[in-house]
Amino acid sequence: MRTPYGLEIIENCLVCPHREERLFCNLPESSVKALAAITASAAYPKGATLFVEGQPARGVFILCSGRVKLSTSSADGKTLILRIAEPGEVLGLPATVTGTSYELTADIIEPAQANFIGRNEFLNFLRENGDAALRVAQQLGETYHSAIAEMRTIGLSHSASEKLARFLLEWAANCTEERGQVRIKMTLTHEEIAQMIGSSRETVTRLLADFRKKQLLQIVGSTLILRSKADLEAIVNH
Amino acid sequence: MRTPYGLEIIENCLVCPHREERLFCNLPESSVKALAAITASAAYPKGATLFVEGQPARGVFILCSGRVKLSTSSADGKTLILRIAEPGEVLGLPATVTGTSYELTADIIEPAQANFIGRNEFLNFLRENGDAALRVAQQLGETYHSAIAEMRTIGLSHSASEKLARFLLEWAANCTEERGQVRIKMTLTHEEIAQMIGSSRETVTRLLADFRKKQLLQIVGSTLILRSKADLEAIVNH
DNA sequence: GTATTCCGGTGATTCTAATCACTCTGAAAT
DNA sequence: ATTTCAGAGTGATTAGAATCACCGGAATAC
Repeated sequence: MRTPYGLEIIENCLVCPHREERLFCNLPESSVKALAAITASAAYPKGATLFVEGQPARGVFILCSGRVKLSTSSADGKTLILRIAEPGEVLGLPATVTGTSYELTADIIEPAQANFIGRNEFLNFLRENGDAALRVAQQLGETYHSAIAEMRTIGLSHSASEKLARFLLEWAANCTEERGQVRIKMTLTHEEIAQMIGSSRETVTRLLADFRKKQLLQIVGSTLILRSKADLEAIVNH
Repeated sequence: MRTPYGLEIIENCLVCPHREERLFCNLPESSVKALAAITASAAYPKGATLFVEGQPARGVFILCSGRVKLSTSSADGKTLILRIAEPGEVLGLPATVTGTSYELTADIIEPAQANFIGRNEFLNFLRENGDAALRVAQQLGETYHSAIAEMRTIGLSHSASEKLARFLLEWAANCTEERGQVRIKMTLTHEEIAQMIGSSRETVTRLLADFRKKQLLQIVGSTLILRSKADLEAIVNH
């Protein structure tokens, strides 16, 4: 099989190596088969857009591989990134179930494969597969949870350094820790970090330099090494 | 029937006058009956707390009447109000379906009646009532939607006046409009408004006075009258 | 092999809004 | 009746970060 963007292609959900570890994919075989009948798989290059905020929701995208940036923008061009979606997530879910417009814009930031399911087919599928409906509710709950987490970093901080510290700790929570150190493969630009914490690109640059000077972290290429989570937490609780 | 806190008591969902207009209450009669068997109704005074953030989720509260403040706080006491829940909403839903801890604190700000349903009973009910599960998904979608809306007012604004203008417009969207004017019964204190838009009490006081001077709104007792939505929108797009 | 664009780093300047420290008011409590 | 308290209004001060305006390097395009 050709792999257009240097991407591992998953042809069939039934034999997908990740099926078990993913909330929405780990369904009974009958459900997965029913799902396969209504999905359209496609590969997307970096920079592609799955959907734009304000568009009436056409349906959902099940992200098989790659990473997607979910953001919202104001009229004057300022952008706020809500989160970075990982494989296994169902994108466009809230708007699709409520029958409204997508509230966010979904941009591919790492070559991705996604399965599209039209709104009507998806809702019918949910009606006939009670277990899947419950998964959907769970996924929605988790999405909500992460939104709250971001609100906390942006809304409860007194300063930009507090926001950045909170952001790094959130981010670190999904990484492996060894000997007290956490290595974070930072795939975001300073600009993007700024858009995640509601700050400016320059302050992110300055704060990261500052944190490094204060021995809070090391920067090796594009990976951050957190020297001590405790010190970052001290900044948060300042 | 005694009404402890000057509250209209709804004894039976089947004859509730609001049943049809509320997303989760407007279920088939069989579902409502099944629901009635597992709910515990109670009345709460102003100031009471339904649940606190961080508590393992015990179950959901269906708000029959009254209004509830949903907020989160940081260690140093700073508070961020996510939204004010209205009758008909199901509180504690995300945490209950995902089986995690409540992510917010729910405080009664207007005497309320609520029906409590324990987590296990609720999940079993959902499994056996597919239509209710879909309603739950929809409710979750709407909750998410409102969270995004708040993120936008806090995260995309360049100034405090922009935040306040965005907040007022959001708030006005749920009010009746007549002759271009919108009358808002503002039941929140300046402090609470500040906690909703991530600002300080003093700036809210100053900005409201400022808006009044600029003829953007009138203040009569505890109701705000928006003179022109267009001018507020101009501030947002400044 | 050159051009171009994107990203990161840095200084100088400006200004907003947080913070502190009061007063004043009306409502509720005693 | 008077005390108490929560909420609102206001001034002065100040720190923090946005903004503007650059430069340099690295990666990509052509």
